[in-house]
Amino acid sequence: MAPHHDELDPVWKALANPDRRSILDLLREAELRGRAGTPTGELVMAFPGLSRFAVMQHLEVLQDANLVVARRDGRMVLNYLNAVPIRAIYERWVSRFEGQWAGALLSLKRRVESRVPSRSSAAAPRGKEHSRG
Amino acid sequence: MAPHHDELDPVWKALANPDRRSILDLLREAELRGRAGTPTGELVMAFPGLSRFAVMQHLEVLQDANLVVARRDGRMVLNYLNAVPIRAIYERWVSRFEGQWAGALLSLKRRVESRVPSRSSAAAPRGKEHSRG
DNA sequence: TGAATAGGTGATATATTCATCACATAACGC
DNA sequence: GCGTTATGTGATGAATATATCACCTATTCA
Repeated sequence: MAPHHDELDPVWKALANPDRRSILDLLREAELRGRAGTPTGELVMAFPGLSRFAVMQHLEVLQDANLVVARRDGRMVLNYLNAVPIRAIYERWVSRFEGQWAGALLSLKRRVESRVPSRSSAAAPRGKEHSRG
Repeated sequence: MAPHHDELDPVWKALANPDRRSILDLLREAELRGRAGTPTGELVMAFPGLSRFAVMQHLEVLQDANLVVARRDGRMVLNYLNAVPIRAIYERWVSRFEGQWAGALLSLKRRVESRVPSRSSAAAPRGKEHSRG
């Protein structure tokens, strides 16, 4: 069994957090506006619910995954988006599932008549409740 | 700040683990071979390093993210891949970064002359020695 | 009914993630 | 140099993720 490309694992881990994805969104939008680099402090202010340290910790995770590159400019640090790992995730993994996107689910739904309720899936279990007492 | 589509958050979380991605790969490959459903026990045997419970727990996470749908067939459970959430991730998030894929990094590298070393940056930027073993 | 097989669950231990405060370092302006 | 501003780091704690064992439930078949 081929072990996975875990060089991409830090990227997946980095993207698993919504705040980190928001940071990437902010950097992307900043670049669209011509602002090539976003100061760390500005990113911190964009997250009033997070401490400065928390934002910087998220930035560190993003840097380790090579999704963000930082460059010092005077007394501030400018953060740049690097979309290359995102492309890598798409090309090496996501795109492989494109073949399944089409009508796979449709026929799937037909086959799946009796779903197996998972432990915490809130998917409205059928009346067959068995409560442990 | 608009909260992110956190309906996709369980999907990101589910994909953050390499074993879970491997499970999806197995299901995808099984479907390519015409085996539409893969029994849970077969998935368990595909991971000799993991206990049965661990694999089932991973399956549960995948089901909660709607990446896997299970259907009971006699005394075994067949697991089906559902690629729709993967498509959603691509369309709602990944594809937005396609504009940055082109030559953005090239010009970025030119600007980034003095990188700010991150706390644990293991990315070995250039020939610089990296002592961390 | 009872044995064998496939799957599910409760309690629980450890590792990692995510957050905080207090303090340290670097650059700018006086 | 000194104070202000912008950023970096060590120690630390709570929440979550990941893994295990022991035991329970459900289906098939003798």
